[in-house]
Amino acid sequence: MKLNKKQLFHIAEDFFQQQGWTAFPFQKMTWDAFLAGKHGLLNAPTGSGKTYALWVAIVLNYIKNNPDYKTKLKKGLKAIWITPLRSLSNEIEQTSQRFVDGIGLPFTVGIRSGDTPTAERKKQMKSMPDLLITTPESLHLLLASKDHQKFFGNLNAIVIDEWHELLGTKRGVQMELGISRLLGLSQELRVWGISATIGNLEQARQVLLGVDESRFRESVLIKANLKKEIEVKSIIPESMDKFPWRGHLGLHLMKEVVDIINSSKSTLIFTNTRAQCELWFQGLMTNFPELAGEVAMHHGSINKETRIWVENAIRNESLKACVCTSSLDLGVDFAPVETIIQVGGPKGVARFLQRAGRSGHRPGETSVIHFLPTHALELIEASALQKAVSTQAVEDRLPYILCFDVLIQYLCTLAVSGGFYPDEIYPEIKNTFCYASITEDEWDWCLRLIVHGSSSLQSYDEYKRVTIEEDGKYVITDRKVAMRHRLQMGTIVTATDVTVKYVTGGYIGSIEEYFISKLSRGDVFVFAGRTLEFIRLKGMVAQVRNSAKKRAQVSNWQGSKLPLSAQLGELLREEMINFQTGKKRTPEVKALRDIIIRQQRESIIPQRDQFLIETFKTREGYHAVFYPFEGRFVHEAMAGMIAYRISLLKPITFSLAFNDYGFEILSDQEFDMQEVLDNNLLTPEMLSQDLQSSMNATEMARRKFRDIAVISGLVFTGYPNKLIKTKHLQNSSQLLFEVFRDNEPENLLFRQAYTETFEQAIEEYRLFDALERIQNQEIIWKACEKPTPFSFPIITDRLREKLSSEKLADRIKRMQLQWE
DNA sequence: GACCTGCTGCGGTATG
Repeated sequence: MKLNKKQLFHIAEDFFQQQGWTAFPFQKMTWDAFLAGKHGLLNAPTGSGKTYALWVAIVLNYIKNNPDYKTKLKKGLKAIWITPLRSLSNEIEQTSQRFVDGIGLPFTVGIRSGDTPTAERKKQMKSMPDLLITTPESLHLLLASKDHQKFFGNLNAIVIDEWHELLGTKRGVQMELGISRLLGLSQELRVWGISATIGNLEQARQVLLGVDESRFRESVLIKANLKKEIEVKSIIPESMDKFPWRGHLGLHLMKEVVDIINSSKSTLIFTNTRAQCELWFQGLMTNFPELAGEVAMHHGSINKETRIWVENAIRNESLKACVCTSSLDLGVDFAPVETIIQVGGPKGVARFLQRAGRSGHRPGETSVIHFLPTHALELIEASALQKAVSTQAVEDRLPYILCFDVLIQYLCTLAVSGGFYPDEIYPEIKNTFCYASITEDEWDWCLRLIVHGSSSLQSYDEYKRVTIEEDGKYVITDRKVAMRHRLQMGTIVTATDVTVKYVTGGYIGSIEEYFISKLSRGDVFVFAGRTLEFIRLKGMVAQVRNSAKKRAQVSNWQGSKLPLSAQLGELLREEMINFQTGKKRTPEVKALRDIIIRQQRESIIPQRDQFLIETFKTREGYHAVFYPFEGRFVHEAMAGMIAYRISLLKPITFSLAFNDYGFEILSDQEFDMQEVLDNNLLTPEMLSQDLQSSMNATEMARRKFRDIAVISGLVFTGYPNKLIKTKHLQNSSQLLFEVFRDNEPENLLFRQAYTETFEQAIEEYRLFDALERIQNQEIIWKACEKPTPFSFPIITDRLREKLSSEKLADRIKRMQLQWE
């Protein structure tokens, strides 16, 4: 006899009552939808009880079909819980175990990730727990095991937690593929995702479920709608005298930060880079030694033990403050942090809200975030962020389309796992969002690649990974190929790190090989909050000792650059209106008053329907500065494009500079801005062609190709603890890039490098939108006497790109040849 | 005269 819905809900509600909770409406909605056999996406923030929403649903559904659950338990895996962060596993495990224990269900809960001991993993292979908590990568490793089919036959549910973190990344694509296979292996499977608020939630559901219409129709989108009050406070100094016009560190406001730390139980200080994190920590220790032992530091390159120690110290409130990077965006759930400080522009609304949400982490509590502007113009950003909190207009996460490198890796995974039949797998692939538009030719190309290598690599055996058996099954039988594949699964490609250790043995963390290679014996550098003397590089280990020297260089990393998001750019443009003299009298406006007056005297404050261009002459030459507020990638491309278009009117050399707010073109020759405007050089027409001619797209694509080559398995990164040096890796991937460029430009992986360049490094769509917008704006050209306050951060930018007139002439000639 | 940049995340063999 089956239990009805009312009886089932009773089981859950009794448990909730025991705990002293009441179920939220969104939790009950989730139970309801799941019991009705639906797939879905749940939009709920961390700490809202989202784990209980889905895990309870899964359990109730099992009980529904197995009423004598307390005595008779079917063996085997019933649900998989995917988390993008290993460190979240334990919490999910505890939450889940608490519920099944509470209702007396003999379910077992297990974790499988890189941290799981070998013995435990072997045990799992013999007998899987009822719930397995794992990562996308570990799931694929399971899919690569010989008898994986037997694990998944009775799988009822897969939950992708933090789906917004995966969406828009290649890990997300890998997840789509994993889901597609599990749907093929298990008829009863329900697919659920959990996502924080993003701009494109509907699309997030689509990507999760694939393009099968009937599956989408059987799905729901449930929004938790838990209102969260967020209070934003700008950190503004008493006097603006020492406030820099440019800069990004914000150290001049350290005293104000210490006041906040002292008046709060616990504070997280978010910085934008690891080097900045080191500098802030160092600064606090030297200027406020009384804080020693009360303030810690946390970023991605610090050794794991230290990080875990810090996270626990935050949890049990034994720390006053912690300086960190995005490494603390997630994790440390339910930690009682009282106050958040954001140092410098957060670059996006979603990131700002997420960080704000780390404080007041209990229902009904207000989150408090202090924003620290690192230079004068960031006061406008401070003001825009206040508005961002009320409008909650968060960014989209754009999913990848036709990611051939991940597909090729996946096909090899299936080939390792005992083999696959293309006809069986192709429909599954076609049903994913990422590969919905793949053509049969492209599919065949991928199959050929793994069997024969690409057309220009056919004579090299190492690229022939897969063989076709008589019945048409694609398999990898070579043990070495299989092993190398397992070693290199996943889509995260990072620079090769060097381990930093004391000569005496203590492990401190890791730094990029690139930084270490610049050091010589005796050099002193700051890392992990310590001042260290470099002694020698031994293999991939940098040996160091403590140093008492005062002067030291700060470690830095070649991390990726985050441009200002479109949403925040738009808010910024809108916010300008409040900064005209005589308008609102907020603290930000008051603080910026002197600069605004000066800006208005020399030029104007552009309003939302105006596009400002300033020109002026200095010792350096003739400057033209443009202010689209579209983030540095778009500005870099736009600067190159306009410089190129002007050079078509007359041969001229430009230096380019750009930041998140605008860009500058500079020449030692005078050029006529009126002519630029008359010729409509800001038009989106011919954009792609002009970008091709003005950007060094080949160089950018070459860099992108390295990751693609690694993910698709064309380049091997080495054995653990014996990693191949970045330089060698680059050499081999560059070699392939050139072979493809010269011999087979139709190569899908080679083409993918260009697609990714235009989409991510140039943000072509956004550039196009920006140019369209400018077409509809009133263009205001101000011929100024001297540099304006707005232009200052841009023109002093040390990043200069020389685009020589000669090179341009070459390009023009080439283009002319093409037209003839 | 003001200035020095660039996040996060996962995985793991064979052999001595």
